Amino acid sequence: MTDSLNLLKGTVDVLILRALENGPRHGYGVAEWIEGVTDGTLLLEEGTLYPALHRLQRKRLVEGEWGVSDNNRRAKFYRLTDAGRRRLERDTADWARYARAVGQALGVEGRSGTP
Amino acid sequence: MTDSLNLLKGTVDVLILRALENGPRHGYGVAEWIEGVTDGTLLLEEGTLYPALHRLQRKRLVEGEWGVSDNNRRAKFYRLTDAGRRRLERDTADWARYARAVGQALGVEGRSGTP
DNA sequence: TTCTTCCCCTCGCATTACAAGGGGTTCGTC
DNA sequence: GACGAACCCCTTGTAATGCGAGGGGAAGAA
Repeated sequence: MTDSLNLLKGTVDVLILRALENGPRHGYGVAEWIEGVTDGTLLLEEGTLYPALHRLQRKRLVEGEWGVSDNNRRAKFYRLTDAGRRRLERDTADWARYARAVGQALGVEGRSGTP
Repeated sequence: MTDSLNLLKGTVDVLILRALENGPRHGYGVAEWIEGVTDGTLLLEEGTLYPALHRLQRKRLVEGEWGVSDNNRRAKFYRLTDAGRRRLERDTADWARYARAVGQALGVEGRSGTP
């Protein structure tokens, strides 16, 4: 109702792929990684996380496998597929382009282009 | 089906508000402005544009009024309300925060923070 | 035992971008 | 005058998607 900016739309998938770039993680771990690397700015709710993981799996961008976490708990570990890695690369580039454009429009830029 | 990154999610409203910051524009003009300022990177489809304009109006962030365009055509001009201006400011700040966070996560950054 | 933390999941709601389709008008050109 | 391109407005339906709310279970500490 207070409706705040609903960013995070459409970016969840790339973020997850990126979380898995340097090796497998379980879902909970993916959320932790994202929260950590963004200094707590980006929080992934579980109702967002798991469905996202499942759809990435359905698209063959990640593969899941049951295992045991560091805390000795049953956990499902996801790893990037080759297609997932390619997708990550592409989507990252797209994001950069997009963010630059929005930054230009809003007048909040972080360097780029010719001086 | 080929599904490419579908950014432009949730950012449409801020972009429109921003387009109106320096004076009223009609819908078509808003789309042109956005396309122009982003060098054609961001395209606003009409099926996105008009509904967005209407919902901003419903939220009292913009006000619409019929007039005549530079090309001597009937056009509806939108202007920012006070609430709209405040919202633009807030959402712009939110975007900056969010974009920085995503940039950090994806490893594509455009400067910020302490060196 | 109880509590906290970790870890997984699903359902339903609201929102949203967009394609597709429909109009009408002005102006330049043939 | 006819024709087409550019300008300008709109709505409907569809497919996603984020998220709140709810449910479960197991490990380890207190």
